[in-house]
Amino acid sequence: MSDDPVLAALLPRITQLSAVLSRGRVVERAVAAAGIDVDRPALSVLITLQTAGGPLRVGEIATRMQVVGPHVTRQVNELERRGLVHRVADPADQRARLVELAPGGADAVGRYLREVLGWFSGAMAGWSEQDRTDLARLLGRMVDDLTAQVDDEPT
Amino acid sequence: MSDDPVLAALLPRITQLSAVLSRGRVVERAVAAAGIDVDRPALSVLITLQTAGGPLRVGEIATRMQVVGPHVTRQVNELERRGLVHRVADPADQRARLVELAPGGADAVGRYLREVLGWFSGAMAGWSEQDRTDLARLLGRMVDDLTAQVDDEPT
DNA sequence: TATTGTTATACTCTATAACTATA
DNA sequence: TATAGTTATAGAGTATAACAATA
Repeated sequence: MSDDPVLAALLPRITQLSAVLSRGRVVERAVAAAGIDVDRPALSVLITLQTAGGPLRVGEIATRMQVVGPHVTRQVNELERRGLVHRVADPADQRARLVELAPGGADAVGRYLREVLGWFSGAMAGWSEQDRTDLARLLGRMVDDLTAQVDDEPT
Repeated sequence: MSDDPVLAALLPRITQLSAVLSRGRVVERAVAAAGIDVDRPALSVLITLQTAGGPLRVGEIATRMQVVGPHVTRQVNELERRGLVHRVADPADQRARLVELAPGGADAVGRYLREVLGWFSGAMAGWSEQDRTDLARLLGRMVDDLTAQVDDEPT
């Protein structure tokens, strides 16, 4: 078991990252500023659909969000009620249904993402392009490595 | 509003980081492997005390954890019931009470931290010391900048 | 009158279990 | 019989409000 002090210093930083984003209500502020009226998990569904660039099945949304199916169903119910997404039949499988962004949903997600990006831009205004690139690369690699380790573990 | 694509790529990585640690039950596994029987927020209290290196007041624990007082009270109640911490009078202020790690609590936290560190070491075994150092530096700086921005915002 | 902490309650997010419909 | 999705329920984690004791 290696006792790398650099790694030991990394762990509390990860904890702090989650804590400060939660405490700062970053998502909630951006949602309000964008004039949207959905909660965080519903927003996650919208972002997942927007990132995918097209309709997704419920199960696929759950996988990408790393949550379970029933959770997605509830969010989609709420989003559909608000007219931000709609469900359409999957021509390939009658059991499945595709969830699709409605125009209002696509607009909302766009406004939200611009808000959040603006907030981060403000906080990291003093960063060089090199440092930003390095952080994106290293953080991305760490997430990939952690994901691989999780997927390797027995349930 | 800058539209830095590097920054735009960073955001989903942060989301994924939280998601994979949650989905992988990293904390829960380490707790089990260390033979501890406390939940995550209680563990946070223990880690906070261990990091501080000495007794802390309830309010100070809440500040460091970035949560609210009553939440800490509940965790401390549970930890005290299990004999992992104890409360002592604060000689400087009769309103306050100091929370102190009991020997069993200190042992438990040590075992837990070794488990988590081992897990991360395994996932990041292929990393050079340079990359680890760079990530720790850049992530730490980002967290500090985000924290400063949150603290600057009006409630 | 302000501050420290506690008790009681409520809310948010996500999981598990049981069920229906189609493959 | 396996899979996609839904409904209903339960649990973990944290917040807000009201209060007590001391400064």
